[in-house]
Amino acid sequence: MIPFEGDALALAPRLIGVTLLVDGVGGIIVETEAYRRDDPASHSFSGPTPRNAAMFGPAFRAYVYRSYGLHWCFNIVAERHGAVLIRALAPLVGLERMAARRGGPAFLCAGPGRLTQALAITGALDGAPLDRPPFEWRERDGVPDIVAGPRIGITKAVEAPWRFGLCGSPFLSRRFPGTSPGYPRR
DNA sequence: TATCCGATGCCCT
DNA sequence: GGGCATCGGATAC
Repeated sequence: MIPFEGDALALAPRLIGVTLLVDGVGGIIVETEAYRRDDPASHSFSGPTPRNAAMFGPAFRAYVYRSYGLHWCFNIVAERHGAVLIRALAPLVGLERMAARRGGPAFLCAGPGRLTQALAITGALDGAPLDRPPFEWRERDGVPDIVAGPRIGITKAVEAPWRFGLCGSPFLSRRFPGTSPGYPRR
């Protein structure tokens, strides 16, 4: 059962603290980004195409696309043709399988490309429903402290503070501006 | 700590 | 043919 709802901007912070498992491997979501339909940085901005078809289908399915030719990125399709990019997890279950897939124990899920590698998410899951295997969800226990800041790696709408993170987590892909330094960048 | 750069595939104009 | 919602290694300081 999927414990969430809403459009991309509501869903992105709502997912922080929720546990995601894929085929029994995963952890606690600590970093997300929201991409809305009318957002120049969103793949859905210019309308439906073969690549972004999942974003124009039912909400709460996967949108998986290839990034820079070699990485996969995993999104949750939200209501109103938006999506939430899952950027980092606090690894919790299946650490050895993640390390084997990653080629080492470091930075298992700190970044969208590393996360899909650790969880074995590929384009084969593009459009897949999230309320059945291999996906499994566990609701968070209360509302965590959440920080927000600009999104990473985009060239349009760079100022919108639609990146969300679990405050103080050492598993973020990068630290948030204005927070204390010391988090691993890579 | 910050910046640069190459690898690499494919979508979209 | 241009442009990426990235990563990891190298370089300079």
